[in-house]
Amino acid sequence: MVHYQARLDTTFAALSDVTRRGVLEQLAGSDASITDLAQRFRMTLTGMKKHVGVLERAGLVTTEKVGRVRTCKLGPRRLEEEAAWIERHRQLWSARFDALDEIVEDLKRKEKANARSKRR
Amino acid sequence: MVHYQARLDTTFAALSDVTRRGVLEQLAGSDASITDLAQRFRMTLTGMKKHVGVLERAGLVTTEKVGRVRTCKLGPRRLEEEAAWIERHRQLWSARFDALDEIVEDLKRKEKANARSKRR
DNA sequence: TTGATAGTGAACCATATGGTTCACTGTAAG
DNA sequence: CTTACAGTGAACCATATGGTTCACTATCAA
Repeated sequence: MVHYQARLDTTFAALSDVTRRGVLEQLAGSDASITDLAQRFRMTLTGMKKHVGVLERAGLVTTEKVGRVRTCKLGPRRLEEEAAWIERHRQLWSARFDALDEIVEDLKRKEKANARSKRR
Repeated sequence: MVHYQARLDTTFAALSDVTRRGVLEQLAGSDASITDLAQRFRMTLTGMKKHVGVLERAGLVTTEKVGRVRTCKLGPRRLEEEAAWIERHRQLWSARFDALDEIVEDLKRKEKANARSKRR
């Protein structure tokens, strides 16, 4: 997928704001209008609309306007790729440091052997 | 922890750039100097230094300068909080839609019952 | 019809981001 | 000593971000 990296860019960026993470948590509880969200996070309608736009572009939220109110709900993307990326990083991180540990252990063993041979 | 949200902010922001994710992957393979990284990602030393700075401030990378070369390696933070946040969101997402499914199922059942009673 | 309500879009503002160039320092090596 | 190399910091640039106000449209309700 060519868009994989771009998608990670926009989703991680969407998650990098405390208000937007809050909106996601709120929507996990129940759907909400722009007005609801704006009140809960103490900002103007316009400001909240922008945040919702960011979340929507990232696929994390979908909205539908009926009458004058636009209802926001959790979107189709479930942060699968993001979770996978992070998990993979954690694996590599562990592997890297396990390898380092082994080297250290190895060095210790050799040191001991060296000390023994010198004592002889 | 007061800094929890701020930390999530800066780490997700650090992850929202394809170059920085690339640097993390590279460092998972082996340590590297600024020059190494700058070459691999085709940008100036100054540019790469900035990226490394962002990763360092997020705790994802540590660096040490010996002689003229600054060596970068994976840092102490293992994206634990980020992984946890994402996992929790995925849980809530599922719960939310399982609940919706139940409602839909419930509606279907009632509809059938209604149809049966009307037929009588 | 009139008024309040919900959202929208443009314009604006301050600050941050991702990148560069240029001038500089410190270190290594001939 | 001289030159080359690795990094650093300041200044600059274009664009993005997070927020606002203001003017406007569309809808609901009395």
